Amino acid sequence: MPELPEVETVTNALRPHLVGRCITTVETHTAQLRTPVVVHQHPEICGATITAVRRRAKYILVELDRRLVILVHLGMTGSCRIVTAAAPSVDHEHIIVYLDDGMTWRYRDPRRFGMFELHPIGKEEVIPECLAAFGPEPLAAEFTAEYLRDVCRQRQKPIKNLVMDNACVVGVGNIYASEALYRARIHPGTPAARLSAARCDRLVTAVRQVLQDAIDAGGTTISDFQTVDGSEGKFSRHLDVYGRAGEPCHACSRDLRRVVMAGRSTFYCPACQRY
DNA sequence: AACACGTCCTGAGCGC
DNA sequence: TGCGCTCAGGACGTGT
Repeated sequence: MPELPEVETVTNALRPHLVGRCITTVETHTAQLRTPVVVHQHPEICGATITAVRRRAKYILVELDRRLVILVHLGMTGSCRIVTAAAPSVDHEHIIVYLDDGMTWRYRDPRRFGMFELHPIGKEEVIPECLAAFGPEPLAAEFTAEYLRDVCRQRQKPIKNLVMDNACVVGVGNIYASEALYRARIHPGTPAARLSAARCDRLVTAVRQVLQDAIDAGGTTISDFQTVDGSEGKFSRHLDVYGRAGEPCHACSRDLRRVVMAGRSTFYCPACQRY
């Protein structure tokens, strides 16, 4: 169940298990996730030491010495766990990375929408080239109302679809797009170019707040993640609108609505959120 | 059976 | 007619 807050949580949970470890072997049980799985075909990965574990957008970057990085995306159903090398495999466990302390890092993904790739990093760069075109991190200082207003200019598509576009801002998925627009009291179908400066300001604030709240709430998944059985635990979301069609708005008690926009479920309050 | 929290690809539509 | 761009919709396995 990966959204930016959970990718952040997984990244932070993996870090102490991986940094400083040396990779001994990599075993793969599928040839194809969203992209072909070829990580085991790179002999230079064996013996490499993990130097850092970071997040960019919804990607987990596991950096190795030798200017290599493992790029992991959880897609819709991807998950990671750290268990001993002797632990039995479970269904849809596609990749097992053996570490020099007797533990393993395992990637599981029933729908196989995720990815697990090995990339070189150029001399000048800190991240792989394929991530360079992304927009700013929503929690970084560059994501301002002025920036969003600028991106919105001349764009006719609904603001909900624009904030979900990684070229505009990364990490805002289908759930948090609806939640942020509700908090900002903006109708999800509003053409982006029609947003005033004041509404852009409200939206930027709402995106930051809802993601930060979710990261804070996601803290509980860290301990569950670290358990040997890798159980998901209960990541309780504090959702105002997502999945609540027909239920009353927390602010005005009107029935919330569901519509489909760009093929995705979208939830909003017809009274609180205006064009 | 409908629907699922992500991303890439395709093709339609439009302005020049 | 075509180029470049924007945008919506489908596709991608499996699970509930």
